Amino acid sequence: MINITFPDGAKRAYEAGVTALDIAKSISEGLARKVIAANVNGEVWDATRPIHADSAVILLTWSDADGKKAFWHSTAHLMAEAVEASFPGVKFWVGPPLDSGGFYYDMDLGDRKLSEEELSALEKKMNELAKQNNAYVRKDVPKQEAIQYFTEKGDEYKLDLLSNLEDGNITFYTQGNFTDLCRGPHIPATGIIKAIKLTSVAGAYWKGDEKNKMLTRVYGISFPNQKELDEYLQMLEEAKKRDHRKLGKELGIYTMDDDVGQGLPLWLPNGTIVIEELEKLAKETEDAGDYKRVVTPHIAKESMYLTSGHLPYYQDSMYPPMEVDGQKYYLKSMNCPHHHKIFAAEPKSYKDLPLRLAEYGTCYRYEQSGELFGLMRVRCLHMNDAHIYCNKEQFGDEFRAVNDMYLKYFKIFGIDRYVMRLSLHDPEKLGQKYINEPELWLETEALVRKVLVESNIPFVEVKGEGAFYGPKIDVQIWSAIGREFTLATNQVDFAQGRRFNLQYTTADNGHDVPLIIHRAPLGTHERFIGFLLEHYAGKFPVWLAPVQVKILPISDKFSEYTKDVYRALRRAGIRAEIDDRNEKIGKKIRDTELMKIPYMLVIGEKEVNEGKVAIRRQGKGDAGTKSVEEFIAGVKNEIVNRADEV
RNA sequence: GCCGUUGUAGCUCAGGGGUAGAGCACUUCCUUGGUAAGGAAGAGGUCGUGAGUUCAAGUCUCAUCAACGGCUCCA
Repeated sequence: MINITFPDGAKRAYEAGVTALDIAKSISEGLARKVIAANVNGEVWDATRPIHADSAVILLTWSDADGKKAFWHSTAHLMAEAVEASFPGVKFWVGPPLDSGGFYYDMDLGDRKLSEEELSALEKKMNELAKQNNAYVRKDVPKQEAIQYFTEKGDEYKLDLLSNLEDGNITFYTQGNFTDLCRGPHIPATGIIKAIKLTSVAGAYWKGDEKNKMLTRVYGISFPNQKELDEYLQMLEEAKKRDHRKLGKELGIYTMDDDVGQGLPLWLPNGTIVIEELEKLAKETEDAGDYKRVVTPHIAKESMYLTSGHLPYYQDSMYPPMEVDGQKYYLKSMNCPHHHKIFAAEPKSYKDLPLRLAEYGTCYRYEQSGELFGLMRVRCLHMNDAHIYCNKEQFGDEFRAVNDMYLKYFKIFGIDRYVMRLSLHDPEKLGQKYINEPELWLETEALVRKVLVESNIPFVEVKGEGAFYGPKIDVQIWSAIGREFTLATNQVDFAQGRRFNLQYTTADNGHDVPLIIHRAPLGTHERFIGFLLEHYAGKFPVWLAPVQVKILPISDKFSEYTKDVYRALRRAGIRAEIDDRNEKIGKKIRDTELMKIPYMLVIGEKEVNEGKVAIRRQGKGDAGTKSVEEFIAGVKNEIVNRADEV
């Protein structure tokens, strides 16, 4: 007999070799039907795997994250079985579940191509196989036998996986006619998978390396019932409505044009208002932090990028140079070298530090065409950029102040889901991807880590993601539809100061090179506005809304008073428009609601007689009447405070 | 850049070898209407672009450009 300990601390004795499924059955049949995997002493196991020693067991169902993963992983195997049945000779690489939901499987179909139309046929096949309710059977396999199996099958990808595994640690899983090298865990049988959707076909480089062969990757998702699949598909539809590309078009924020070029957004009047409001916020915040504003040209000579060291590292992602007067000029893809030149323009003393130079600089990056993505990834971008020149003693305070600025912004925009990533260098790539200064790297990384720890800011460390000139903190955020991306970046640079021969006179009349902090808390206009569109679902808070108030006269009989109200709003600096179309009030309201304009003022006979306005708040309906002055005061207050919601 | 998919009116989409369609938006007229779609008429497209096949090409072939879903990349 062995003792099984449950999450609530209760213990029960079972025969050795009992499975999680047996345990569930001993509790109730209903539970047994739901259990699809188990956490045994902290490890996720098959529900059908025998337990031979005293263990702590947590039964896992579809409601548990690990249960879902086992479910999706098992569906990936089911898909592989269907693929193998349809395309004999296919070779498989890996087929994991995804944290974000669903699974994929990478495979080599040889010369065959898989079109998206064929997916529904595969789905059908998978459903047939699922109905057979085949068990997922785990088997320990000696390495030699495993190698022999995949050698016979001619699957060099699995052999590659095997080469990294140790004997005694190798398991096969078989369901129906399909056997795969896999560490598991899997659900008990295929019959549990009731609803399957294969979502897309894509190419994926083997091992993620673009020098390797491109495999075919099929993505899919599955559920234990049709209802949840329907809900999932419904959710995808909802997400589409919040997509910044759709909203950006609908709300007149930006547009793209083939004649202008790939990844080069044209900001429409409404989008430009959002840009200007964001810049206003940034300028206020930077003024309060004693930043100085500068403006620099869009191009610079090759020599400057050789000095900075950017060219050898990033030439491929810069627009090719233009030649003028026998000199090569590059479009700038970053502002830092220009700012360094401003630092160097006049002799500096320790009394000038810290010096903070800020600019909404326009940068151009020749991003690979396949990378471009709405506003999130563009080739012309406006960075909320600044460079802080300081000494080592000042560094901690400066770095902290930058982080505080991030947090201030997050609060204003209601961003509560974010992760700070401390990105470090990779010692193996010194001299290639990173400047070859091993000691300086370690010293600076320690400096940054210390500040983060002292400020109690939670962060994760990632090796091999630093900038070429120093470590950085990237802030990952998630838009409301779950899209993850890097918003802000805060980088330390110990290299460019020396490369540009930047110096300041120290208190003891010596010379020293400043440390440089590169920071962009709002990232770029493009990415940030793309984020905000999804974050707010297009319903900007009043201070950011391109049109803040729409005035809706009930008929043209009231146009005189309507114009008075309009002029009063404009005098107060409020962005207002009149809808004087020959339409009924219900139609005007509907159109204004769809344009997501925060306030509507309905004006009819009653309002004219009383000298008031009837207020309607977007998404919330009728909000009573007020005098024009009272309404203006309220809206102005909301604007000045940059209130997130009323 | 690579793999796959898609390009028809401002937007959403139908039409799959025989003279270009719908709804919404737009213009004009009627209607002056009180909190999410009043009515009528009109205008608008060399079907992404360029070649080819054909008596005939949105429709079939090829090339090219762009967008979308991924991979790789992001100073």
